Amino acid sequence: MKSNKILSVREQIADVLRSDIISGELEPNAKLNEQKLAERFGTSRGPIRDVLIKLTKEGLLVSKDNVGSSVSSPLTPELQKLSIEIRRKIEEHAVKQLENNISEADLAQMDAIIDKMQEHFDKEEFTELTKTDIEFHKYFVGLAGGEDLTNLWYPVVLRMRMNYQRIRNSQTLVDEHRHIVDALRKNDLKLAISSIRKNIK
Amino acid sequence: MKSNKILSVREQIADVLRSDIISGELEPNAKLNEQKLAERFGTSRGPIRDVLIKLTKEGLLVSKDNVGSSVSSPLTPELQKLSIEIRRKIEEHAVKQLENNISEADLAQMDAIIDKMQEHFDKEEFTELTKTDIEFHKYFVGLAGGEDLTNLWYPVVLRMRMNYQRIRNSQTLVDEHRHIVDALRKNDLKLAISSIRKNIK
DNA sequence: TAATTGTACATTGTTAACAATTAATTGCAA
DNA sequence: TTGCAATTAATTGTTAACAATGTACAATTA
Repeated sequence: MKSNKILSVREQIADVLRSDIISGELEPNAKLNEQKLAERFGTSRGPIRDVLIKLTKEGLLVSKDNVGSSVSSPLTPELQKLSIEIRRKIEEHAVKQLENNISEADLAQMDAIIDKMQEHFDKEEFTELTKTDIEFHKYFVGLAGGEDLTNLWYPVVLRMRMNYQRIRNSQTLVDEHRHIVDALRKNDLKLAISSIRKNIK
Repeated sequence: MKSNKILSVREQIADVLRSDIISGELEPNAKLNEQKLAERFGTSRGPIRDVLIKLTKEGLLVSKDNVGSSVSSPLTPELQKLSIEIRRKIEEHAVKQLENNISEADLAQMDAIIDKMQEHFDKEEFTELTKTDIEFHKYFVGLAGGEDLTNLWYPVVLRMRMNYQRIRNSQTLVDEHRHIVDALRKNDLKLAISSIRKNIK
């Protein structure tokens, strides 16, 4: 059964803005005007401000007192490299926690997410593909370490994914994810870790 | 010369609440009432809400829609261990960036922060000691990687420091920090990294 | 009694007006 | 024209009232 989770107004606005930033529709340094955003989403500035604070803490925006929020610049190569290492450490930790400790239902759910990735890839919906990619990793990170681990992991991956171009070229992306699930299904920890490492780069 | 940075109302409120949480004055699961906080700080609920969102994203609070915010529970031992590894990775990265690339003024500033730590330790002001400890690390992390690296690092260390008891017993804490600065001053990367590793645990 | 519904209360969510700050513009003088 | 000061406009920060939601407890029913 599908969950159809109810999302608050603020979380929906945050999702849209995250998409706009990850897709590049909102370019680095683009200024976000609270009033205009409020009009766009049909709310007042209050909820907009809440979302801007959230996205700032997630690293997608930069805020200056009394001046406002704008889209962050891409990470330097050094920090991008460090972020990859941190992300690997977190996701490898997650895989270890899941060894011999994952249900068929969870594996099926991950299969379903990968199917969705395949669809988006076929239709060349690359922003949606990126979001589904993130959704996949978020799913098993949350499974392994709950909200605490997710909170540790989320800003790292979001910030990394700004202006991320690999996804447009890679035909193997979907398969990489199938390999991860296969390894988890076989409870083959070593294979799972190496699959994760191949996927995160 | 001392900086005496101007802090916004919201940042000052955030600082007080962070202290309350790190010191344990606000216990895990304690509920934070927006109206009462507003009265305590002499503001309206607006700025309070801003701060609660920030602290939630920093991992110190947990928020539920239409219910409110409460203090997070301590990390599980597994996640505490993972956080230590991540923190080491980030701070070791910072040290590498700083090798042969740090000014006398910066070193002097770090000395001054350690002097402040010593004072707090002598007076048994343990919450202030913890905050100064964090200030030290934040200083050189920011020096090495700017705002981006700081944003990556900050939530990890804050969440770790909840209910952190080592500081009450350790007489060597201040010295550990002197060793770090000494190593940086000598541009001895290996020594700096091993000093950092000894300090982060 | 146990479960359920209904109601009153407390708390968070949202809004719009107002205050404070910053950015942009204008006018003036050298 | 250029540089600067004063003024104006645009934007964010704050506030207080109101709406919507969730919680606790009493009343009701099986």
